[in-house]
Amino acid sequence: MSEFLGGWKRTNYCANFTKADAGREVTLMGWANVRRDLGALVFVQLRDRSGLMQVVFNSTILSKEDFDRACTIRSEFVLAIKGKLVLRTGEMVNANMATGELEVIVSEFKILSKSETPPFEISDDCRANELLRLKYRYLDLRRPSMQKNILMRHKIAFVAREYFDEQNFVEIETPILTKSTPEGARDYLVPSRVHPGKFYALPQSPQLFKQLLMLAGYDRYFQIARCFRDEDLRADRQPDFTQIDIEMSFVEAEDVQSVNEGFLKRLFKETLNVDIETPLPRLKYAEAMARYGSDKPDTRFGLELIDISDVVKSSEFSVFQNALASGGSVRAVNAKGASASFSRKELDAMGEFVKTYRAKGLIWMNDKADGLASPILKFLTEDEIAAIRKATNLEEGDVLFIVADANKTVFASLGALRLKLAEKLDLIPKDKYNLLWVTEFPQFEWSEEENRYMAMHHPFTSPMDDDLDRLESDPANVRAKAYDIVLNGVEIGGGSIRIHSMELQKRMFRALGFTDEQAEYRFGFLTDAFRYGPPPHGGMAYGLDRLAMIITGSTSIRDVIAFPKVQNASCPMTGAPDFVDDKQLAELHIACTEKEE
RNA sequence: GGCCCGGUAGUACAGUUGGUUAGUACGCCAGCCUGUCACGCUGGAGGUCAGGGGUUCGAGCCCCCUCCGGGUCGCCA
Repeated sequence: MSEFLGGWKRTNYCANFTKADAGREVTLMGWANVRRDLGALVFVQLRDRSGLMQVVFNSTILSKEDFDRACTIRSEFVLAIKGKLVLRTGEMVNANMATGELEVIVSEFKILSKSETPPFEISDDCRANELLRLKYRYLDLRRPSMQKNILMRHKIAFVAREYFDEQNFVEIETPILTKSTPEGARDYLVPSRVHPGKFYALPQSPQLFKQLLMLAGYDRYFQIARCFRDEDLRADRQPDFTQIDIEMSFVEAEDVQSVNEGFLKRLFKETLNVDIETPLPRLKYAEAMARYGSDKPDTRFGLELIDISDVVKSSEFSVFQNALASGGSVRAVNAKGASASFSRKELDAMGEFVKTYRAKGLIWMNDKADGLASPILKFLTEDEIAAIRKATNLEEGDVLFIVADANKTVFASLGALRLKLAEKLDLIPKDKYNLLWVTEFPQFEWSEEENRYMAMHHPFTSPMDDDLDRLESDPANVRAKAYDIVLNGVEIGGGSIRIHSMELQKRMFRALGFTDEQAEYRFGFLTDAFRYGPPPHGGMAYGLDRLAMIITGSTSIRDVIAFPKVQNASCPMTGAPDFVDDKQLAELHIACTEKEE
């Protein structure tokens, strides 16, 4: 039978004591972590979110009735204990425990709640599989490492609020039930009961609302905003996620970046005690791609891409010729000193790896002590090999990896290979936080599926001033006033200066293939608003989950989200999504034609 | 939608060429124990080998299908 508090008040958290507190009478409340029953003496580690404290039930101190009751305590029982905090001495000290020099001698206690044996051990040693952990997430969240993650996430959000408030930003909420906008991810839709056949959409981001807040004169806005995208999940992607969203008026890209560098500096100091040098490095998109094969380069290690198109342009090797003839390139990564790290089988496995990224193949040149080994030696002349050596600084002990293909494929495959090599060769320094801005993104991206240009960032992003006259004539070479913030190879945020001219916005819609009527239907409320004095404005948004993932050293954003979803976008704990009553469907004017078993 | 990896007591795993009653550790239950802290000792319970079908005298193991989880490509303005 659960007991009631009966007026007891907790005086302290379990682990918030020092030796100087010895002698105090305390009341602690928490969960029984471990029980060690010695017969006439029972030790329990009491756990709350601060940590552990050993509490002692002694048969010579407690009444027989109380001691017998203490013997029934099991893992995860909820206890309230009163007692005296005392020093442990000599052999009694546990050096492995933060509070190992202290313990509480229990004089009185209540069993506030009993617990069944949990399906897995509540401990950081527990290696239970993630599905089970997520089904019982409330137990998983009791584990110290999860508590640490969730508290760190809170810290990040708190620093954001504090910093942006100091910088005169205003936190404003925007709607969750809003209007579907095309041009982005797939929307989550919510049927309207009052308007048969009509739907709200959950926001992919507060983008248009924050722009309208600028027009409304709020000048500096921020919000810790839930966003929703109905796309497939990844280790760093959930269907509902959180952005730290900001927008500013009367600014250019540098102004937005500078305010955010202040935030990042503060954030890393207060969470990890890491000093970030500002201003942060800037890397133009084109250079990021050329050097790292990625628009979110991990700059903690080398292995940069080397363009050897010119070096091999007169080679008769058909793989090179075909790539160059169709407008592609030949690029290489030199894994210095890695020769001994690769067996023939492993080199071939790398070939399979790049095929994931649509590369037709991977050429390797292994410069071993007994000579250069490569499947393509017979296709190259001595001079060509010498030229490749020179261009890539290929020396004995190195392995060179070459991809010849369309540029997009070369960058994707070598960019990914670069990361894989760094991991295999252990080239990534831990405890290093490389932040940088990637700037001058292309305005447009050609979509094979849609057979038209699409906005790479979003349709409200301003082109660069110098490129405005190419908007219609040469869209492929228009750069945007868009920037991403990248941390250790992860895109943790991005933003842009927005279009604040109605005329330019309309040109943009046309360039994206919208008729004026379509643009009016989808975004009319925005262009209407732009008739009433929009200020120049821009902003950005951070992925709070990704930021928390890196700061806590996690490998998945699920580890920093209290109740995440699994790969098929369901929640193992609640069972969402699930069927609903026919009555509910009828009210929403929905006829369900297809049901899973 | 494609590709790769995985699913065996509550948990983590082992399980030989297809061959007796499917093991080990932790956890759990009971008993003993006044300084444990990975407590110890003694005893015990606990299995739809993910599900279905097939091959075989015989399947945890081989084959096929399905389900579930993870990673990833596509997708994610």
